[in-house]
Amino acid sequence: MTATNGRPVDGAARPTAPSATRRDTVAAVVGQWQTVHPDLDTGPMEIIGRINRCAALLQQAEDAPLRRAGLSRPEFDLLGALRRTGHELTPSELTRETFSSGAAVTKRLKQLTERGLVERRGDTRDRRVAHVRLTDAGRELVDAILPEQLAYETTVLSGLDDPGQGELATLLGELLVQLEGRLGMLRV
Amino acid sequence: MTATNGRPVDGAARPTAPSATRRDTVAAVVGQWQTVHPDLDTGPMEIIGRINRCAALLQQAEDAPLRRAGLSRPEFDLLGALRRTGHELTPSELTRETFSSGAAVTKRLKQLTERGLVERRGDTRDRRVAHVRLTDAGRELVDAILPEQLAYETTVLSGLDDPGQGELATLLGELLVQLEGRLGMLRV
DNA sequence: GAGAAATATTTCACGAGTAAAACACCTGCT
DNA sequence: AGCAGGTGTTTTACTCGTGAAATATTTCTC
Repeated sequence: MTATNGRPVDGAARPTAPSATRRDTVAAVVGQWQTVHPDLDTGPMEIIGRINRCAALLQQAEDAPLRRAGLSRPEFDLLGALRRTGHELTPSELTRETFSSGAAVTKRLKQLTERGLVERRGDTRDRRVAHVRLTDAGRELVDAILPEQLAYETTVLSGLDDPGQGELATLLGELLVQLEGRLGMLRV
Repeated sequence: MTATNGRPVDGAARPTAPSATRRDTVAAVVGQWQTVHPDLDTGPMEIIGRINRCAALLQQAEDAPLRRAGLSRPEFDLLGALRRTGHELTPSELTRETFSSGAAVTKRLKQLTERGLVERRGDTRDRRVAHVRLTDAGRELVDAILPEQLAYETTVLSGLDDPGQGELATLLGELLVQLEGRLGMLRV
């Protein structure tokens, strides 16, 4: 099973990189591990470590335009789900759509309702279920923030050239398909 | 500044992919946004969204071997920092090394000390600083877990072929260098 | 050499997420 | 009809991380 992906830490095959690419922190960490345990295949760290670190850094930076609007990223994800689907969603649909737990969705809905960004109505047939929709204010807020957010994200990513971004998106997509497909049934 | 990376959502240039690559959830989300706001450049989402989603999925799956040892990932990161540097570290060095806040490090040190995985001694010169080191038990634990962890991560990533993994690691490294360098001074 | 500023670490109060229990309601079986 | 079990949502109890204040010590400055 073990893919022996034992290539050198930095010797990339991509023809783009012309010269002196500085070392990122993950490379440094991996280097340390390799001197302590030269026998181990540290390949996975270079992907997983970097994904985690990128996620952390991006989250910190990325959320700047959101914070200005007084929203956290999970809150924005919830509003965004309502906006992009274009129709009402039940709380359980929102948990699926935003990949978070039911309890978290309940709390966020409470807050967002109090702020008048979201409304709920009960189902007429099944009185267990609720239907949540954006208020006008909520829709306007999302529509106002989204372009700012995307513009900001664009500049954050601009350190990587365009073909690089395309490749990165594609590779992450391939990985994600595998993870989403296979990960439910992995109990190693 | 805006990199017009307006390529089709899935039409990749990588010569490897032979056929029917299924759509990942992020692609679906991006598709929804594009029908609602056809004018927006959703390029950044395909990277940032995927990084976040991958990080979330990996974290969930990846930590399985750690949990068996009763460690959370942040705890393991702390122990790992001590192991890979090979010498004692002060709490502040640990905050830098593990990218977490001072308060978090203090709490984790308390727990790990109680469990006998870590020891502390005061500095002789400067009585403000503490020096933390792994106990024998701590070192043995890290050395026992790390290979399992890496093997597990290898199988988790095995859905992506070897050259793909190499490219992905390289691209993430390039992005990370940019983020780590530039992100401190971004106040947009 | 006595404050003033700086540095290392811990404590505190709080917000946010989670799993599991609780609750409310529906549905299918007999 | 009546109830066993399933489903949608909320509540509860708890953990963990955070920023800001508190504490303890050193270093600078005059």
